[in-house]
Amino acid sequence: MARRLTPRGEQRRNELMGFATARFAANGYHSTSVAELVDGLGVGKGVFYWYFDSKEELFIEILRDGERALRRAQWEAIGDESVPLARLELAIRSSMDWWSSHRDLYVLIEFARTEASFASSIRKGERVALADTQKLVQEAIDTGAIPDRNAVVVAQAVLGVSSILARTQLLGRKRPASDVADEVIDFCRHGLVGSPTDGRAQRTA
Amino acid sequence: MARRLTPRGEQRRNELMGFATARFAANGYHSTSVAELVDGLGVGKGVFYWYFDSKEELFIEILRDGERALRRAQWEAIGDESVPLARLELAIRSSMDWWSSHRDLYVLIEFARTEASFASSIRKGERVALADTQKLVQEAIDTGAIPDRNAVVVAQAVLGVSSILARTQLLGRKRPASDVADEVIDFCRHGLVGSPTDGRAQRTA
DNA sequence: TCAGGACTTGACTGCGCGGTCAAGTAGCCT
DNA sequence: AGGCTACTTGACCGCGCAGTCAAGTCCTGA
Repeated sequence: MARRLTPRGEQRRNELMGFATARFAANGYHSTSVAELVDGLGVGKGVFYWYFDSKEELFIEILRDGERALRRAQWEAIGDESVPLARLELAIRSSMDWWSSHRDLYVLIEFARTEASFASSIRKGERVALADTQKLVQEAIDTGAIPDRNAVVVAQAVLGVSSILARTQLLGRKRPASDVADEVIDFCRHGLVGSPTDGRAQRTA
Repeated sequence: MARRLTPRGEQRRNELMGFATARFAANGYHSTSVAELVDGLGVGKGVFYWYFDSKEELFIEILRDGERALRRAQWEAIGDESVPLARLELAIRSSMDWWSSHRDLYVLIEFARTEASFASSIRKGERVALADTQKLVQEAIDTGAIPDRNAVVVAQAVLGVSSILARTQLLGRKRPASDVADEVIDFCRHGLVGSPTDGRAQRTA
């Protein structure tokens, strides 16, 4: 869309995105009509189409915003830590914190992955997340902190553990983010730090 | 629905379920209309509603069938293996094999998880999968094969690693199931076994 | 051969929803 | 004041789709 917005307009837009995020997460994207959104905010339908070209555009915008914010949070958390494994750990912890205060977004991303129309948006975000994680893993390999393995696969595994425990433990049972992060790190660490004598696993290119 | 079906009727039903599985996976549940399904099979719309009460019922039926089949495959794979960690490994390998020949189902389950109407069906399946995995983990803990930790969380982590590598490596890049299984097991093993025990279990081709 | 149940047809209905638009109103700069 | 632009309204349109149904046809067992 890209319209020139006054501060008031900006505020309306945010209001729409916030409300839509909550409704989409609670009710589902398809089951939440544009009419429901504008009614919920007590405005006319035209307001919606003033700020967004379509329901789809709004959703993509929500995703982009969320992914950007999470990534920023992670980089801020890592800060000036220099020990590779500690960097990875900080990234995991900050993601978990972030998800715990943005539960709706988690639900939306899971949904978006299953919908062809949002696939490209999601893939981009996932590529970024994977590249970031992979970089942290590679640093750890380079400094000898963990044995040499396929960094991409290991990075995906770490993301997988984070992701499922975020879903089940953090969102499902409502356990504290720090506890869940502990468990993710515990599982990943013993997975990452092999014993010194046993570096030779059957590698697959 | 539960109608008395002749062998021919049974066959039609399966035809519908098979075609629908493919279309739903390729095109999405919402974007695939009942009309598209019956047209694709060259039959009238009434046929569909003779065998299923609704599109939703059909989908749930597909899910149930798939989950049952996967579970059966796992138990058959485990067979009479008695070493706990080897049992877990066999379960992982058989899942990966199964997913590689039922890619459509994977996509459908991921979708179903995001849709409120299918949540209960999915939760049930997930509870079963978790309970099965948890049991295998607990056996390994009891025999001292791996250190004592929260079996539920560890089981979820294992499922998470399997799940994400199935998605990215098996379905995404189209790598062989056995290679991906190797990587899942490699990551999980070093996560599970804290010490350099090198009692690697036999591979089953 | 015929009854009756299993299966099939496809036009039709009803409706929910995404998106449009002509006609406003509010706020701000000159 | 007056004019320009940002914003708002809500009735309306048209489409696509899940689901119905009255009227068939096919098959099987007695």
